Amino acid sequence: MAGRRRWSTEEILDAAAELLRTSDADSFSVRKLAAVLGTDSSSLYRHFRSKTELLRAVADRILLEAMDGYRPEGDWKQRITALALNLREAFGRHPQLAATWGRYASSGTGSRLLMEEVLQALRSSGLPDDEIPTRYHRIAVLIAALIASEAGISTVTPEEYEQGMELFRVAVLGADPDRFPALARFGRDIHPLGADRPAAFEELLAAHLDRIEAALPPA
Amino acid sequence: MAGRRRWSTEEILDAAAELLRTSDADSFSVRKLAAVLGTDSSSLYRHFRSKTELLRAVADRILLEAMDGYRPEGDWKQRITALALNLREAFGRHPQLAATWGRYASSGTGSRLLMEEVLQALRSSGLPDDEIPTRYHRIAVLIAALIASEAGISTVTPEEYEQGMELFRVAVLGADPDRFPALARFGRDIHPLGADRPAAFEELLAAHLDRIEAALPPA
DNA sequence: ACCTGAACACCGTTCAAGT
DNA sequence: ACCTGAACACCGTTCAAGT
Repeated sequence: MAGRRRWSTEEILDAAAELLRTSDADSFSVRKLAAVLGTDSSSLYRHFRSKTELLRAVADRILLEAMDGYRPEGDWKQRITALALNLREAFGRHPQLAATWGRYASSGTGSRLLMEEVLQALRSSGLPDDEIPTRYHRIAVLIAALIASEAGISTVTPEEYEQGMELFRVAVLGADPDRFPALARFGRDIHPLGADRPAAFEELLAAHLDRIEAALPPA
Repeated sequence: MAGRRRWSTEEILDAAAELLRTSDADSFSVRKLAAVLGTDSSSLYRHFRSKTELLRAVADRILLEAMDGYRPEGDWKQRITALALNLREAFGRHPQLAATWGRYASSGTGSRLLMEEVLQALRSSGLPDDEIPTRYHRIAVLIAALIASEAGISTVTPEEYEQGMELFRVAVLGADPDRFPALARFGRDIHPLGADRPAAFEELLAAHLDRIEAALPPA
């Protein structure tokens, strides 16, 4: 990678995406990116005003990547679910970008493609036009929140995760049965927040879409 | 605050909670906390193995604070909703801790109280015992994801937020109507992810709880 | 026994000086 | 016109040396 002198904005974004994919936890930095490119971090500031702007640009690219493998199939619920799973997978490979996506309103072509597909799916559902913007927003909030939350968990180091699990076990199993009767009864079977995420994602989304469907006006 | 020589773990947690409340964005640091206490950052490492452990302990305290103002009232859905809104408010005052809460399985008394109340509410709903752990988990994932996501947005600086809004506007209004017909049709009425959050939170939660209720076995 | 200071290995960002 | 190097103002964490 090193040895060249000049890098285009596109090449920088490529390298950043690659570094974000391979670097674990929160270890991505402007300086490391510059090192990979064989240049000084200060030269990247000609292409981006800040690290945030750089991350936002890479997040757009991930969105595009997620949309790339998408072909509309099935009914509106299946289409939205497929989109959501594509996003989950793409941001699963770039956990640090999921937070960026959720934090900053996205833009760019990937974002447009995504919005278009979800809106078309909703339109084909039979939902009245005036309800579409709000329904769209709620679906977007749900998906972004779940993806960002899952990605956040995946940036926890194994040691920290195990430490947290141990604390959870103590909290649940060590609870006084007189003060916490329900916890004593059910605690053993409860997953901590970080566990069972894929199933929770699919169920929460499916439940929400089913509920929209149930409230549709008769065809 | 300064001038004293020795600080108990509890006093450190108090000061940390206060600093997290007043410091904006991601500006909390171990060094700043030490400065507030008039001591050196290294001395805090006798009380906590890492910054993460410190944040986790403060998050537990926030949970306790949220549970403090809670009195069970109404049916099971109202009780869970009241708990969720309490949490949302408490972490709204400490946005940086919402991420910690969502990332690490929580423990401590606050966490136990919260779990107990949600479990009791679910039990009183008429849900079969063997479904309670999974229902509990999905509700917890949903609430934690929404709160962390909302808190993440609130750590964006006003300039960055405005920048993001502008990009969103361009993405939506500048879309080619031939390639993005649905976007051209509905874009004007769509809120960006960061907007309309309180309503989205309440609706998504209410929708999920309604759906659990609809699937309850007949009384 | 406890705390302090200094140090290590990092950050994001700016800007004068070089080519 | 573009890049580099050095600098600024920070980080989390460790550990020998002090009291």
